[in-house]
Amino acid sequence: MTSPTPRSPRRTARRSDALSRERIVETAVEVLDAAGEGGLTFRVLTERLATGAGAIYWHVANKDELLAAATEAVVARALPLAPDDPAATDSPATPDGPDADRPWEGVHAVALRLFEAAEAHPWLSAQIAAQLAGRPGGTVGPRIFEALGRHVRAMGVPVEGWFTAASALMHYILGATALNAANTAAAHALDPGVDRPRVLADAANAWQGLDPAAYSFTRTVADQLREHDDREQFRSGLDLVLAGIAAAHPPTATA
Amino acid sequence: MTSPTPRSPRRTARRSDALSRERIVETAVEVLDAAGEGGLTFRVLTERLATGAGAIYWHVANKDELLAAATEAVVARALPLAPDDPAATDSPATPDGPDADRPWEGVHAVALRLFEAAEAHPWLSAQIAAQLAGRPGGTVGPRIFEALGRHVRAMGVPVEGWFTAASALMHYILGATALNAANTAAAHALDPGVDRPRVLADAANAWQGLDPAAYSFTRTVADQLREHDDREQFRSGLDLVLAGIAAAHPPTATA
DNA sequence: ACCTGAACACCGTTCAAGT
DNA sequence: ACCTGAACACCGTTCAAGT
Repeated sequence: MTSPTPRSPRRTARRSDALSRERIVETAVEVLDAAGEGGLTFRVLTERLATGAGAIYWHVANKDELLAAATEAVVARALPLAPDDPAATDSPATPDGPDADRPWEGVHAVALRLFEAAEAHPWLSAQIAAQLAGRPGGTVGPRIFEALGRHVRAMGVPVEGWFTAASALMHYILGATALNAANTAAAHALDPGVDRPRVLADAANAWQGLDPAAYSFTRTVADQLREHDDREQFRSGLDLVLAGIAAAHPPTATA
Repeated sequence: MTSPTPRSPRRTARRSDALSRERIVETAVEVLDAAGEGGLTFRVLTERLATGAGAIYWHVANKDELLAAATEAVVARALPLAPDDPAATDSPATPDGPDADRPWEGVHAVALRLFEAAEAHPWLSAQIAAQLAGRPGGTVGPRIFEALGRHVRAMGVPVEGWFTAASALMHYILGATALNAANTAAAHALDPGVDRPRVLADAANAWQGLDPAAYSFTRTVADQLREHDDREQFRSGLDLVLAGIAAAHPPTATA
């Protein structure tokens, strides 16, 4: 830091201060975490990396590709994909062995990893959605789908139901994380002082102030909104989807 | 159009060519539909409205507020909220009367309205998510929640389960519409020539080209991806969630 | 009260020029 | 092959000035 070392192109192939696509993407993730998508600009990137704009464009085509790479990096970290053995029913995410007895736990593990990734990286959910929509060749869609699907398979859902079940899970998880994580983070960005309970209290109060004639249902559950726990709620909703999948595919007499 | 009429401030209070917040929001929706969020700029707005930038800022605080207003306008149109009668169980969206026999149909009607709105306005889902996350005082959250919740109530779910059930439905619907609608639209924006079957075929081919060791599940359902119908898939997933809600709250002997 | 339009600070991206 | 940094076109927003 104090004295810039002169370029010595020999030695190991990897130098920590050399510019590389990997280092750019890592820095982009840091900036996104701290300042959101709006805060990620090529100017702050050139400052943090101590280069010119052109240097970044040498490694990355444009901002869209940079956002895609950042998203893929974070999702890949959250959902490492071990080689698959279709015959095995155990989930590597639950260390307590095969989930034959409680086949839903594998889905819960995957979902929670995504939930926590979205909590740590508030920009993630929106980027995943953008990725799935606009990038046919992207790897984040298949990665999430595969991670969920393996457990759907382990649940004993027949093949014809795989796509529907895995899609429904993915849709629920994406919708839930998009709202939940962005929720906390947005409040935080506006005013770092406010915490989650305060945000919920404000929202609940707003619900209670709604027109009774038009919003009787919403007013009734205002207290449930105030007191709910995000993660617990996420799990409960996930269980509803899983219960629906199980109900749609009752176990046959194969066992 | 040909000759600009001179200002005559008398007559009716409403003149079709006068600038107003309503007219600005309407124009914003048109621009968003045609060019997406990136295409909505104050420059194209000033051109379409034949004014200066300052005139727009007189009626609207900033771009965020304009996006919020556009979102609220579209959602309000998709989900008009009649005064609520908590005792009634019929859904105004299904003209064939009360849904006591098939209590899910009300949810389906609401969900389909949102699905279609998201199809017609590809920018909508992302904006709804942003709205729910960042705008505590906004009306779109309560509106969607109330529309869904009334039918949850009609399904016979006990009060303690209302918040969880309505939330799960909202999360699924938002996740599904976000992916589905943006999907078609993004492909359309890139190349207006490609249609939905072509996009699906490309995606399915990409899935089939994945590494067999890591993506066996995803590869297996590639054909289901290719042949699925968006709307039918959306309904099937919704039915899974509804089945889960029903399973979690089996009807008691109250009837 | 409502509108005009020039001006400001900032953004993503390009590109001739360097090493 | 990789990097520099000035330049370009464009963006959201402001504001003194008009009516």
